[in-house]
Amino acid sequence: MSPDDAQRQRRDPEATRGAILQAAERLFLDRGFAETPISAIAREAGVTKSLIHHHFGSKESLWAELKEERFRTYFEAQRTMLERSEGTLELLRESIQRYFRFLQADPDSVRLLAWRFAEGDASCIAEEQGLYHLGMERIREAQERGELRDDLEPLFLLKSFLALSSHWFLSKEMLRTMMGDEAQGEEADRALDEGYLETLLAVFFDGVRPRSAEDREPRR
Amino acid sequence: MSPDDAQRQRRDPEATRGAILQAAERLFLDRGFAETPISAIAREAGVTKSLIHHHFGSKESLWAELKEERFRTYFEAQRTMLERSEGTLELLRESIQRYFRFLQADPDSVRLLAWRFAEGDASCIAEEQGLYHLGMERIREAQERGELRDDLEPLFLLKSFLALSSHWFLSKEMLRTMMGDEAQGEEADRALDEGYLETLLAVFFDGVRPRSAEDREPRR
DNA sequence: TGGTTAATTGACCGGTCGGCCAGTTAAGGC
DNA sequence: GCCTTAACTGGCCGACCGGTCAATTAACCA
Repeated sequence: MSPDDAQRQRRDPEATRGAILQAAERLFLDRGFAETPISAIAREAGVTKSLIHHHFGSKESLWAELKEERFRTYFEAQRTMLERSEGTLELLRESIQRYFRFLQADPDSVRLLAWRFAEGDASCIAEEQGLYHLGMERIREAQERGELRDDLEPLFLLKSFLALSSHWFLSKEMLRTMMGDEAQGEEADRALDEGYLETLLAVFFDGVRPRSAEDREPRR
Repeated sequence: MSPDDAQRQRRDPEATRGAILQAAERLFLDRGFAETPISAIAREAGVTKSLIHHHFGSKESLWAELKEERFRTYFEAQRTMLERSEGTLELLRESIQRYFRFLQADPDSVRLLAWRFAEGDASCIAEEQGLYHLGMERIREAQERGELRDDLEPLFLLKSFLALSSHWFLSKEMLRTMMGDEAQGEEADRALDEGYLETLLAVFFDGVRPRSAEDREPRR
């Protein structure tokens, strides 16, 4: 399983920790925490079960540490994404695309999100709260500049923003099995993503109503 | 636990099945399939563990039967929702609201959806496929009537439609804990829902760009 | 080089899990 | 009223789970 069989008797605690974390991530995100026995992680990592307890204490601790690291990179990516923005409409568009691309490139984050929704994990709330405030602030800035309609709550706009991207990837596996053969293959997969992203942006910025229908009431 | 203690020795297999299903639903949707032992379901239903095996065969069968029934009602509700519609813009708006209200009134369906995303359940794909085709047909009708912009794929519009409602309820518990005290209480909860629904509809139909900014390019 | 530390192992433990089975008992058809 | 059927019970089993422990061995430092 590991190419360094020649150095198998050598000890490298850091590498061992890494192997365990990697194996645990693969199995936890795939089957879920409760369905994954420690023995399976040990087998996958090429390590004894006891060694996992030695390095991480308990199964829960391992899961917690894994999530913490995952969330940290996830939130960090979103934070740099938001901090680069300045609250203009064009940069909001870029943020949406960046978030979409992030989830597209990192299916593990999507899986983690799925388990978080199911298990109702409340950890990392503080960091998320900070991100929400930052995002709402950016939206408020764009509203004050008149580049975003100001009759809508920044929180709800932010949730719409997140919903449109994350739900797509959350439900994508099911969509692909539902569509059958025509959705298989990597290029078909990409085409689906690109098509949806285009629609997502079109809907988010201009809505589904034809732009020419100015006779209708402007809102509600 | 049951008020019919006087008839406790009486046998009512149908009621027993119902009690087991009800208890299983509560526990499975709350903690998840893997984290819920049969013994807990038996205790909750006031029934012996063996009796569950007698009626449902295995733990997996019980979970499958439960999901099947849940999905059936879920899809049925959506189907009647769509069949009442006729492919006009106003009825599309009603459909969105109905879907939102449905999830709002039935947190169990939301929980089931969350577990489905996590576990990647592919059952009931056929029924869902039929619903998708129906929904896309309705959207296509509205596009042909000129009430919906026709430069967007019905499938992607449908996914946006679903995303905006379901993601809100999937993430709502986490949003409430994140917001702290100000989001507690039933009236605050309702206010959040109503505010988001208003934003959802506004975004979906008209987008976030100010309507007066007609100098911008109409699309992409 | 000697000795402390810590990574690593395999054997083992108590507990719980899903499932089975032999039995008891109520329900229903004749 | 009897007898087949099936709802229902308690007890039990083998498997597996997370976790512990004593023993071994490599790494590291003085």
